[in-house]
Amino acid sequence: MKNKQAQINDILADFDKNNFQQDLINWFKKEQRSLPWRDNQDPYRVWVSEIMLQQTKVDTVIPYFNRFIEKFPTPEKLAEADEQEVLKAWEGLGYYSRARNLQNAIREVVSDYGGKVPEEADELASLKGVGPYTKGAILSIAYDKPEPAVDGNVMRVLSRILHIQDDIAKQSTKKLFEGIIREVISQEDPSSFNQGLMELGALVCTPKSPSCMLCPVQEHCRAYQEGVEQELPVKTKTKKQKKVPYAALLITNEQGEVLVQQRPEQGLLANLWEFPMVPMEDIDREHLPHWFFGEYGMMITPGKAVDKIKHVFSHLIWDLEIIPCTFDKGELDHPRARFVAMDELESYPFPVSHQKIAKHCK
DNA sequence: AAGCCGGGGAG
DNA sequence: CTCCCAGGCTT
Repeated sequence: MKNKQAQINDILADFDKNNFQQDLINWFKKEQRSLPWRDNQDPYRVWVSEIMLQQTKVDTVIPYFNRFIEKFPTPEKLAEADEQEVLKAWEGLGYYSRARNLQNAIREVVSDYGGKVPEEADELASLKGVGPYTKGAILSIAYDKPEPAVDGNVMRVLSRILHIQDDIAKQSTKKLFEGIIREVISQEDPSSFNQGLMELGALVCTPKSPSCMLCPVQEHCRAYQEGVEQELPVKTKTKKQKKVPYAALLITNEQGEVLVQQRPEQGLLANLWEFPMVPMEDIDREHLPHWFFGEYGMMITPGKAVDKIKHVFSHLIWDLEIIPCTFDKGELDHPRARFVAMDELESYPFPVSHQKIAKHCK
């Protein structure tokens, strides 16, 4: 192809933009779900919802959103909270860097913008965790600005309506869709337009078997007219995860407290808590006590495994063997580990995998 | 461009 | 099982 704008012009040459906008917006205003973050246009609430909704289903987000807003009703309240408190509110939702970045960004809003979420695209984009999608979502939904908010739904819906066969896994394709949205977005109601595309993707133009008979923009859809809606969007495969074996240790002392530790500040499940994990890919089973003494300064005797847990992440798989251990002697010497009473465990943020392990404590 | 970063539900 | 979900950051 020549250049991007030429491609966009070509795609939109025979597209009935005005009627498409009207059909989409009318449908959205009539059929949209009642969701807590749609109560008003408070940019803080819109922001929190958009972060939570990243790679996460609406039904999963609803209870988290309500609890989060109740606990941190304003930017100021979130800014002054402990990070552990925020992670606890995020516990089980996944992608925990979202929570840390959100608080980081909100603190910047409070200190540098007087607590008011910026309306300027560049200022918004400079905030931690606010990428092209979230920026556009906040600008259009909270501030009624005609900015593209291109997510997976929008790419699926538009690839079908406009019969676009570019690979949506490529970021150049996302740019293409942003360019298209800039051309076709409603200037009068960009909020309903953007949300309408996403709502359509969630309720009608679904990945597997779209409900084309119920679609409000069926007459605008090139893929439907050609009967190829199931073939779109085009997306390259993702490779499968690597398995990593661990022994998760349940170590209790004489007071009945259990040993837990805070994970590193960066990387997987950053700053969440866990039971000590021994990488069994590197450590021979009989050397486990020796390895543990070197790391923690304590002598332990591993018992028999009481359970196995397989936990799947997006890029790897943990094979966890749950092993209760007796604490023989020595003194705990580890910067991020401590003994905690059983009834205090619940105040620490744990990933779901270790919440399952914790059930074996009793 | 590719890898890292969670967890859940649909089919 | 596979896919994917209102993505962003890092390398």
